Amino acid sequence: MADGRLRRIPEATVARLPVYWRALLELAEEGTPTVSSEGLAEMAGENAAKVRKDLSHLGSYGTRGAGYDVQLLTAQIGHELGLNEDWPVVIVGVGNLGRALANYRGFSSRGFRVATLVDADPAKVGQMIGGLVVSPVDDLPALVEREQLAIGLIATPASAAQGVADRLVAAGITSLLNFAPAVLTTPDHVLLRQVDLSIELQILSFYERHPLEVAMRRAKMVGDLAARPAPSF
Amino acid sequence: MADGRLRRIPEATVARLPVYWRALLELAEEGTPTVSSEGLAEMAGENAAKVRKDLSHLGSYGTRGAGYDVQLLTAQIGHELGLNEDWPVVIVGVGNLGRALANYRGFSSRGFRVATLVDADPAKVGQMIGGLVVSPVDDLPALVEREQLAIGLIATPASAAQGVADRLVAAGITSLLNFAPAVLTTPDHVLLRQVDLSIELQILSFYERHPLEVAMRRAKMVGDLAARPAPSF
DNA sequence: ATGTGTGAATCGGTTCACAGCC
DNA sequence: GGCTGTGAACCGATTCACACAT
Repeated sequence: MADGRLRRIPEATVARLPVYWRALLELAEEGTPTVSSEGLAEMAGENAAKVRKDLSHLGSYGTRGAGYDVQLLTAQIGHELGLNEDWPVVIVGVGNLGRALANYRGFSSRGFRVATLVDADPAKVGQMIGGLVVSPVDDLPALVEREQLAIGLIATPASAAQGVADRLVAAGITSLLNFAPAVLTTPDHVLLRQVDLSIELQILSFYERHPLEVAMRRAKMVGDLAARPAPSF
Repeated sequence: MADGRLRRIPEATVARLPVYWRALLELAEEGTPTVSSEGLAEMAGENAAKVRKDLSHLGSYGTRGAGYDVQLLTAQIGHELGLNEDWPVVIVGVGNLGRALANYRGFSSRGFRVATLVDADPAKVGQMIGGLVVSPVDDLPALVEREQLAIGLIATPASAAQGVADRLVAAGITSLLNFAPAVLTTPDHVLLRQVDLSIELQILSFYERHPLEVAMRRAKMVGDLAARPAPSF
């Protein structure tokens, strides 16, 4: 990138950085000092050209002939992703999914920390879940302020999701991860991502009904990764 | 599409069909007989041109000057997605997340049905969760055969995920939805999708650290949808 | 000799703009 | 007049292929 300090990292690259970072962490743990784009590609389920292009967007952290320094690259990616910082998150909705998220060890693993639980149902307010007391929705502005919350997870029924999003945004939240099966609208400065279980399943059932397309979709990827021997058949 | 019966529906389109379908269902319930690409776009959070292009891949189901017949289009999309059929799924791993998935009402809402729960932990085998008994992993081949399972959800720890995927594939499963934070490898005929919570959060924290990019990413979308009045500020 | 970094070619997907049908 | 269906233009992302640094 010739190091022209005005980085614009493509969205597709951003979405893969966490995968590289996880692979690098694994390499660091086993003490591997350097890794090639080829090696990293295999661990990340991508191809080497893509890995090199992706990493080049961060700067020039590789060494020609030798590969990438694992420690250095881990630190750089972690820095870009903000993984050194502490990210307190709020979960709204403590039904099945909200409770599972609240108890999920795994984002606590890097920087993310469930700081607050909120629910609209008065019967749930005051309950203790995963070591936290459930607060009423009206407390959101105060909680966002006090806990310095920037990220909100919406785990309510679909019908409540837009209202909750509005209140989160009004309270000052700037990143939302919505698990409710509903299309949400937010102001431009708010980043909104969807995780929709039943959409994922519907995509799978589409391809179950169109099996030829699965083969063709994946055929182009031949050689991407040293195709592990397929188990049995 | 001139109806040249060799449809190749773009992947991006497939991923949006469930959103259109949900919107159409809503319209059908309130008795709206037809909808324009503009109207559907607003409900789906897309723009009208994209909706028209997407729908054109299915065939010519609109009427120029009038829009799309809600009933007809719902049926067509539902048909493509296989939503009339019954899709029994198996969930492997009944930890926090697996249990939440097992109890999730919402994919039961259309065609999908949790038919089987499996876990490697002998202490969990035999437990009753959401009306189902947890089976041992070794029973997978028999269960897949008996229940005619095609879709598997992996909700195990990362370390177990590849092994579980291998056993599911060996048992005959052809679609996998992996919730474990691990890169999996499967044979070409198997469709694999990832849902990775901590990657989603890391993407959010990246953009929290690069707020200018959020604004720019969304600026281009101005006019996409009749920007609902932003709540307060 | 090895493996990065990057222009150039390519591809898939989105947007534009309008011809054609109701 | 209104709205779909679609070629053409455009754009972002992926892949190719190789010059260049170690």
